[in-house]
Amino acid sequence: MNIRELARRSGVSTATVSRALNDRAEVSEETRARIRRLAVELGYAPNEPARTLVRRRSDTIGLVWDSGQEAAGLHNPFLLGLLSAVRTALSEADYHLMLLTTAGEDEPDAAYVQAVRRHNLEGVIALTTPPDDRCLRALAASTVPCAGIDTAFTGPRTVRVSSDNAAGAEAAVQHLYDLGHRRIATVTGPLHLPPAAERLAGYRRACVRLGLAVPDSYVVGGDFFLASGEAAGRRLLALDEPPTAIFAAGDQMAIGAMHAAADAGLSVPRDLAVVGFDDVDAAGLVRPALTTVAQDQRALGAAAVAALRDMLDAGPSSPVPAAEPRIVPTRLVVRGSSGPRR
Amino acid sequence: MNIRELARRSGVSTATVSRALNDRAEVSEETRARIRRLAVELGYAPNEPARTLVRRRSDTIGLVWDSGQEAAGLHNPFLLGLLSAVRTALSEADYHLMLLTTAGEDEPDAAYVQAVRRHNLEGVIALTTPPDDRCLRALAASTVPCAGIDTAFTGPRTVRVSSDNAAGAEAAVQHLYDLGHRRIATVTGPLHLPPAAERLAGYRRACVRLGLAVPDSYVVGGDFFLASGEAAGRRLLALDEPPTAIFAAGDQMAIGAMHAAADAGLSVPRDLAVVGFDDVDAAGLVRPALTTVAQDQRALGAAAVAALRDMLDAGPSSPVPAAEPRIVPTRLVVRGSSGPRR
DNA sequence: CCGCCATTCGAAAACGTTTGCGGCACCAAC
DNA sequence: GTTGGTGCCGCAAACGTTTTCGAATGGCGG
Repeated sequence: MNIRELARRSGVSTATVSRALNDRAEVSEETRARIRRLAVELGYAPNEPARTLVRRRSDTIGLVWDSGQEAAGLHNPFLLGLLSAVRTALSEADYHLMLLTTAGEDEPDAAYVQAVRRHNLEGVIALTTPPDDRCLRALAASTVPCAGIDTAFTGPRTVRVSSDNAAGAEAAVQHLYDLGHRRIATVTGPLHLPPAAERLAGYRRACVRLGLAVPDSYVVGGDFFLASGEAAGRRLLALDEPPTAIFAAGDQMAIGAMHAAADAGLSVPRDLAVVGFDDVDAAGLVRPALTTVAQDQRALGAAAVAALRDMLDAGPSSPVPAAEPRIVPTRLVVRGSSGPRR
Repeated sequence: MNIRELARRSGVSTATVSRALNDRAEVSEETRARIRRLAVELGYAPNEPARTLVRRRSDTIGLVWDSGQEAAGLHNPFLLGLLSAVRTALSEADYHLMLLTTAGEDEPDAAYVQAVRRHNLEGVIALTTPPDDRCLRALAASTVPCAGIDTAFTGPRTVRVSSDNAAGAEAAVQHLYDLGHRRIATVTGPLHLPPAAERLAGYRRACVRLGLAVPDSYVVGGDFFLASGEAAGRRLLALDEPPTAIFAAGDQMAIGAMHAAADAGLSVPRDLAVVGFDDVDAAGLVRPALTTVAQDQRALGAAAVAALRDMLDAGPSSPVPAAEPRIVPTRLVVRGSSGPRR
């Protein structure tokens, strides 16, 4: 059942059918209705490849995410949330979605941009990908419109979408301050990753604003994983003047810190308050449940799609909207792991 | 840069270029090499829509998963693992991947099958989708080749891929038995979902084989979420003859049961052993870490892709391979939550 | 009746590939 | 010298759409 067949059965030309189905003006209301009716009756589905070929646009955007990172179990639950946020936002905007992959090591740098050209993709959304992905760098450097969530690359037509990591961290510290804590330490992520650096910056800003002292020993580095949080917790609790509260830049590290406290015979939140970042599944499952800074995945996805559409609407000669990233606010989720200072 | 341009520059016809790039035989090795070289030099990327149009095949398969379920936070981390397993397996087989979505409520039943026809998709892989999805039922009922992981629908060209839930449950019970436990209870998932039913069946089978009594009170229903596991744990521990071990059909429920034990002043695993199912992230984060039955996501993804390829290779007149599902084995991950009976 | 505009439609040319068919050159066998 | 075969290649027709251009029709004022 193609458009020719449908045209024959409707007693009109293919041109008219095309116009009728695409809501072009030059068709009488009556024939349009007749064609429409017949189309659903016969189960006609337009051939997208053919449309793409002649229109030179596919209404399709590509999706990239890092598989290495997820194999390491890093941002897992977070990624999935983003993914479906992007998916729904995109389908609401009537875009199709294609997954992009790099086969392996020996992939040429141009793999992604080739894929984009092959499929006539109009843009790409990248999710939490590492800064050292060569293929992705090449993509960003090209003229393909890109929106990256939690990524660290720039290019002529690239816009970065990110949670307000600094503000989130600041809110976490403020929360602890409000509970009476004055000795607040932090566990950071790998500082070459923008989110980790920004969260640390937010922590510092809050401390300055609140007039809290931040000895060097109160800032200990981690890698976002459980073990590093546990080690950091041990280090902090062994200090001469141990903190009464810990802000960890990731939930897994926060949970690690809670383990360290338990091992030291301390009770959370009575003896030590802990706040995390991300609000992964596990945050609600551990005991006490983890107070954490939640990222708004839906908003992140929507923002990425909006950014992409802006670039597409602006046309290929757009005046480099890249510059400033789009920031979406976070939300502090208060649970059991943070309590008043004792 | 299209094939015509490339042909002009190579001094041959488009036909020859096409044959050279597609490794057809009727081209001399010398011209093939020349064309190949020029192609990468000029960055030629074949236009897939055009290829699809003329070849009537897209080398693309569709991917469906349930967004409602994931909004409820059910199988989150599990889903993502499956997703990337499928992604890599598919890209290794040189297939492209397209995400399918249903816009909303008022979607016609035929939404998915229409999408498949529109894009010339060759098959669909469905991930952990609920049995009551009308669009998906319609898809399965059609002649589109489908492979479903943890799904519950059948059709003329549909094959189901699933973990060996029964064997996994059996192994969990066996493990507890080996530790000396004789009073082993279970918390089930919603029994209308095949995985939940199969895990219960495995539990029962193991108990029969091992000669363990299973009073009705030892089988309590849950919904895969934390709270239901906690409630079930409370119920079980309040029995006259409480179990010394609990097998929960899902990790979140298992963690809930651990909470119930803690509330009752019992220590895990000293006073109560707990085993879960799925091996979600949180399983490794809680304390004590949860012993659980891990599903092999990579194998599940590979099996789904293999099933799909078998159907595709068999051609449209294939003799209904549907019948028996493909089963992939599980793996018992022993952690801290299970210990010898005391 | 003529001219003119609006409305509605059809013919046909694209879009970038693949592929069946045939052509040409060359060689071997008869 | 004809025939047959083989290796390499080009011509041109598809594939299913969209869209430009123009044509037909009808209404309406002059």
